Amino acid sequence: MIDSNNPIPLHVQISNALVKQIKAGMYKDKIPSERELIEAYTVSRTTVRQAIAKLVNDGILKKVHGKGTFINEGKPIQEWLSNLNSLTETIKNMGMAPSSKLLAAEQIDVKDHSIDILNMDLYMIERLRYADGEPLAIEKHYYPLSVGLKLSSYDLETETIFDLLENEMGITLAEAEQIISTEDADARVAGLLGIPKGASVLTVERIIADELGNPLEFYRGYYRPDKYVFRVKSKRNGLRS
Amino acid sequence: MIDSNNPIPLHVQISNALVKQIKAGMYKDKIPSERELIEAYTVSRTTVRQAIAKLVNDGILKKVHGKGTFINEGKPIQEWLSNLNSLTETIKNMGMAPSSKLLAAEQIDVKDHSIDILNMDLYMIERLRYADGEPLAIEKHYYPLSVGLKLSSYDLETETIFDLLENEMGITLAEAEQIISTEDADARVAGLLGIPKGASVLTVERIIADELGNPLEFYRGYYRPDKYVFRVKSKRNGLRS
DNA sequence: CAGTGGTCTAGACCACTGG
DNA sequence: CAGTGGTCTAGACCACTGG
Repeated sequence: MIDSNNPIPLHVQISNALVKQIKAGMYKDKIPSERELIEAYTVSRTTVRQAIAKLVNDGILKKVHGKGTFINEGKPIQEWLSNLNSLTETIKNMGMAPSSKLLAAEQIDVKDHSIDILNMDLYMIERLRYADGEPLAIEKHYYPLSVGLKLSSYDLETETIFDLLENEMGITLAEAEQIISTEDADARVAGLLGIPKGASVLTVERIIADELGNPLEFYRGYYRPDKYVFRVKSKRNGLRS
Repeated sequence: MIDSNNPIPLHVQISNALVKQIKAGMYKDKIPSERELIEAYTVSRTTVRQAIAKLVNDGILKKVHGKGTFINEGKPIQEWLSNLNSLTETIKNMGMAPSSKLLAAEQIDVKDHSIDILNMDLYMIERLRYADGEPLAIEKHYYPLSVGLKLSSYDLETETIFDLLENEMGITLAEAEQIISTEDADARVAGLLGIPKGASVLTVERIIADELGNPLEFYRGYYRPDKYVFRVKSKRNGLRS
């Protein structure tokens, strides 16, 4: 299972193995101690600690000095807000399997939508996103028509939109501004997400811009709060004092 | 400057020293290499890497294999003041008049609250916050008993807790981690905020720690989403060089 | 007290970047 | 090629938790 000839670093192999074992329910609420893992995988303590550190940072594990390393039970997927990651990446980091269902991909009438950000004809892509087969979020992306049409020629149920934009279309996403709030789920959102009508959903509105500040994407997402939360780190003093 | 007899771990001392030097503009764009830092501080590579890893995780530094460790220009970390500053300031900035009503200030039984973060006797302060006389948020702060008792001797309906902690009590708040989510308002929350029972409220859980990472405050806030949202700027953390 | 994670040393070899 | 960070070993002692 753990192979030192494998080009994948040992700590990554161990980290992946631990995630698999945790998901398989192999541990009740605590993983083996560092010394036990050293024995089990025949590696050094540094390597074991490196593997664990990754999972702690992802919010999967939690260390308690003197007691052990515990599994963060039932914790929702946590997205770090300091960087702009695709949902696909975030789901994978939590050791879950991402998938998507395409709900809509079409040109829209701007006048019907109060999206004055991208002042042009728009193309909207809407997807229902799953983690391990469970509905997690509804995502609506709005692009300039030319960009949207190009995107629609790809298989949007398997591709990552960020990858397509950046690698296939040569568009560089630089920065985003997000507004996080909540609202009561309407009948459609509730039905798609599998929650009661009127239940709270986390909402995100986002504008992504290129390096010059030109808007490239407008986005609106609806997340199940029992499965997804946002995490923000703040520091006393930024670097630029 | 770096003292191995100091009870503060060496990697924390080095990490703090690096931040100070970066802020002082001692480096243009790149910090010294790991080998150079080993020489400078007479420590092992593990210790240097541990110090650097912390700053990379905070978004202050960025490592590039084969090239060096670079300073992340442009603001990776959430400004302290934007999110974490007192709600008082935020309300004032919006041109509204802040006020508070003290709902509770008392020692609590830790066993009743699943707050395993501060592993000690806790003191809880709960306030209803208003903007222009309209209910905006409920805020619950949890402190170590000694801190909470001192706080309770001030007029918590007019004072800003952050000011009291820092200026009156000499406590330095260094960093915070917040989790933003939502839930359906229960009867009490709905009544206080003046919204229907079951309506969506924005929730924030926060842990504030000192420079060593020791938790100083646990916080839980409930916000009216029609009057308060979170705005976050993010950057794409591409690997492109 | 035995067991846990936290800190630290002093090495080694590898993979990557640039001239 | 010299210099960089990435991975890894095999130790050591410390501080904390619980019985």
